[in-house]
Amino acid sequence: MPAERTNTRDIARAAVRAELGRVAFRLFLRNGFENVTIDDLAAAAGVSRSTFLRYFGTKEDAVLGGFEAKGERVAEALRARPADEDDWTALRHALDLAIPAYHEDPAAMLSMVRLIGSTPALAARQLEKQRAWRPAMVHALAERAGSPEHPAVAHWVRVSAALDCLTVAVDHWSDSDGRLDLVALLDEAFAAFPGSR
Amino acid sequence: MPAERTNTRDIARAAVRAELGRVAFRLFLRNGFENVTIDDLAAAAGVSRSTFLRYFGTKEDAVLGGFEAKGERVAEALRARPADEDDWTALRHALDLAIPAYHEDPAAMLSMVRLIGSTPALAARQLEKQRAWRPAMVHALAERAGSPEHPAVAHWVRVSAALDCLTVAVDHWSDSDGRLDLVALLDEAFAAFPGSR
DNA sequence: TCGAAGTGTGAAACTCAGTGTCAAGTTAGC
DNA sequence: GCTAACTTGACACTGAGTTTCACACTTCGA
Repeated sequence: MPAERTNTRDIARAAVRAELGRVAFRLFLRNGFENVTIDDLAAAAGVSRSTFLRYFGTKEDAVLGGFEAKGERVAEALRARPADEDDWTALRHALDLAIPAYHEDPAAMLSMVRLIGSTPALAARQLEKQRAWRPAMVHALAERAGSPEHPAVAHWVRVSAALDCLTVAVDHWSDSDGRLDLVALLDEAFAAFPGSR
Repeated sequence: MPAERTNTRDIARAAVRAELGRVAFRLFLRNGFENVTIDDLAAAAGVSRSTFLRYFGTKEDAVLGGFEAKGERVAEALRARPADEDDWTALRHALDLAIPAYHEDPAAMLSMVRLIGSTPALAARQLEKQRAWRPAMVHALAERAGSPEHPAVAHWVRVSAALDCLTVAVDHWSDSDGRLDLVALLDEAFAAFPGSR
């Protein structure tokens, strides 16, 4: 069983995947997600339809490529928080992981958030992927509470609400054309609960 | 321009729609959502594929038929709450509207929740529909706050979190095979925030 | 009573996403 | 160099959803 070491092939695959993603994103921005077929994407990238679908199982994934991966990293950050910190504070800090991407290339992220927001299929798929973060995050909270096997209703609610805060903050950031400060928006979102006022 | 009065025709349409929905639901339960084609549904209901698709734009809608309608009623309930009540309490009471359906026919609702939960396409579509409740609910909160035009981040967060509470409560109710009390679960969910402990 | 307009249904053709299979070609490792 | 593993492209296929057209049937005014 060959271990999961990163060899030349994997690097090439990742590079191709990234390039296909870029080509697709450009095309989607220009013509709109639903007006671009997989054949168009393949042609624009110079590969066959088969190959394109091998890199991205669906059209949506060409945009939402690495989105699910971030979930595991957020859960990890959650586990790394001090054990005596309350859930809400821990969640707020764990979500700092999501911020840098928006600071590195705000223009690109704005385009992406707008594209996703204006395309029902993309919005639904992104939501689904973000919800897939939850089990690992809930498990992290349950571990902190000392009962990793049976997470409570409260853990699910807090994790879900924290992810909503991120979504709402990003949406408002996008509505402000990136002018508002994303960290401030996220803090404002987290402060919207009864005990936080 | 004929007003939107409910005439004989509309009643007949609604009855056919309900019957088609019942047939589809039975078939989905028996064979699994993705193993049933629209042709199967049409054949089982004794209509053509065209007709079936005219009643339900998509296969998912045959299950999630009246789901979006409830959103407007929840928003209405929200507007009807006393003006001096805090958002969180108002939301909790507005969501009481969602409960009776589960009490009236628990077995059917259990089947439905399980079917949706175990079918990614259905889960995604339901989530999308529930999210469509939000604008009206947020607007209701903004009205209460005296600024109906510019809802705040806090309003979006509270509405989203409240809907998460409902979802989490229903999911746990389903996991308990309907043995746990849904109202108690919903209260527990709403109590999961910092200030509520 | 006739006919015109509106409405519900079915048939068929079409586009496109996604799956599966197979026969090349290419690369890595020995 | 040779072989085994992997990558690619071509092709056929299923099924969702859209559109168009023709054929009923009902309604309503002349």
